[in-house]
Amino acid sequence: MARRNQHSKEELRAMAIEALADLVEREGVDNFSVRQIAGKLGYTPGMLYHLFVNLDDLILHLNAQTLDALNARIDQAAGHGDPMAVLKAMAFEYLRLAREHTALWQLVFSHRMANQAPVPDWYVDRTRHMFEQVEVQLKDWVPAADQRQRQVMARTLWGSVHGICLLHVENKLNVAGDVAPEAMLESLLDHYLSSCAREGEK
Amino acid sequence: MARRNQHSKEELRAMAIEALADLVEREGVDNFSVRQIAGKLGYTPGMLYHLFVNLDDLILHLNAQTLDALNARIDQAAGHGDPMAVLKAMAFEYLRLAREHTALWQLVFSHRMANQAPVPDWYVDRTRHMFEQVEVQLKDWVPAADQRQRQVMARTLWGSVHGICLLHVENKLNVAGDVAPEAMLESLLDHYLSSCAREGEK
DNA sequence: CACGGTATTGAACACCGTTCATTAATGTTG
DNA sequence: CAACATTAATGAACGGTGTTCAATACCGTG
Repeated sequence: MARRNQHSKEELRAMAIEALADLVEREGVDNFSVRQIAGKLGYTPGMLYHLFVNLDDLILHLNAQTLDALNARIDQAAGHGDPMAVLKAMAFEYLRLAREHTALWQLVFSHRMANQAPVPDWYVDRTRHMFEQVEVQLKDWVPAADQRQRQVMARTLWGSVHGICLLHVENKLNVAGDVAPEAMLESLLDHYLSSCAREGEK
Repeated sequence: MARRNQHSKEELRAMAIEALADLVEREGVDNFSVRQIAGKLGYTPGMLYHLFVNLDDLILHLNAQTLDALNARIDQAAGHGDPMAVLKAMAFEYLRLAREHTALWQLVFSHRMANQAPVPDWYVDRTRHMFEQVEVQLKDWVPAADQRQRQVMARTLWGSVHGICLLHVENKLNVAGDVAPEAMLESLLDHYLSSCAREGEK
């Protein structure tokens, strides 16, 4: 009962991540198990522990993949246009992924490390990337602001964008007449950024 | 082994909610179980199912209690001052609860109904209350805006406040130099609200 | 005191993540 | 080609989970 397949360890890792992604997208954020993942691959549960240190580790790898997709979209949006247009495009890409791959997106932001194991660097790097891209745009938008101020603005803005997308995705907004999340992102960026710019001028 | 205590069903329900609250605050959002809750009360697990339809139901009741505390603070903040000051006070109260009772606050916003059982009305009412209080303030702040616009603004603003508090509480902000969440809330409200007011004037 | 009603039990069920000695297939050597 | 060493994979076990439900032990009433 050994070496039934000719897959390399790296191939198997990729297959396991893909199996988990499939499962999550099909059945929802909290409806998967080690046994189901292994089953999809045609293996027994224990085998997965030769590929990943535990389930958290596997989830982390899938989340990294999702963050890569998110960053790719954001980088693409950064391409051209004035900062306002670029930041809007970025926010809309953020929302688009949250919409089109809701469960994967939720997994990224809802997953908490079970043990208090520290989040690995290669994971933190991917989340930092987003904030940096926002800061780059703010450098153009409010040239008068110093780095510290831009840091506050970038976090404020992106925390806000995140909150809006989150409430939408979790259906926590359908109290008393729903509002399209696009309208909310538009409102946020228009008003927040225009006021920041005005302050920078004076 | 029956009727060992003289507690009414309603008393027992309150005790169970309190036991869960204790457990969550002490051990974290995802570190409790039916058996632990029952143990704290000196009962067996099965007994809890005569008080609540299931664990989700119990959690929902605790969350309602937390939302009541949140609403009480927000109502108190609504007392006096100009809308800008009141909204800032509200946002800071939101953050304060998130800080002081992090686990309870997380439980409110991280809990997803296991079965797709609909969220009961008495729960939705409590979340609506918050948005309504924000809208009331906006009525004073941007009198020119119609109800629809205020609805968008209230959701945009409160979704943003929520996002900022969330990222803080989940420690997702300590990438590259941390920023105090107070500064972020201040930045958000100052800029977003001042721009909204300006647009209302013209 | 006996009875009926009910509050509570405790065992069972089907799952969960994780560990690890054992097994079976491979690659290597004599 | 046979014997051995290596390693991929197993499968059983452990201690946990939420939930159900027949049986039970207690209580107030008649």
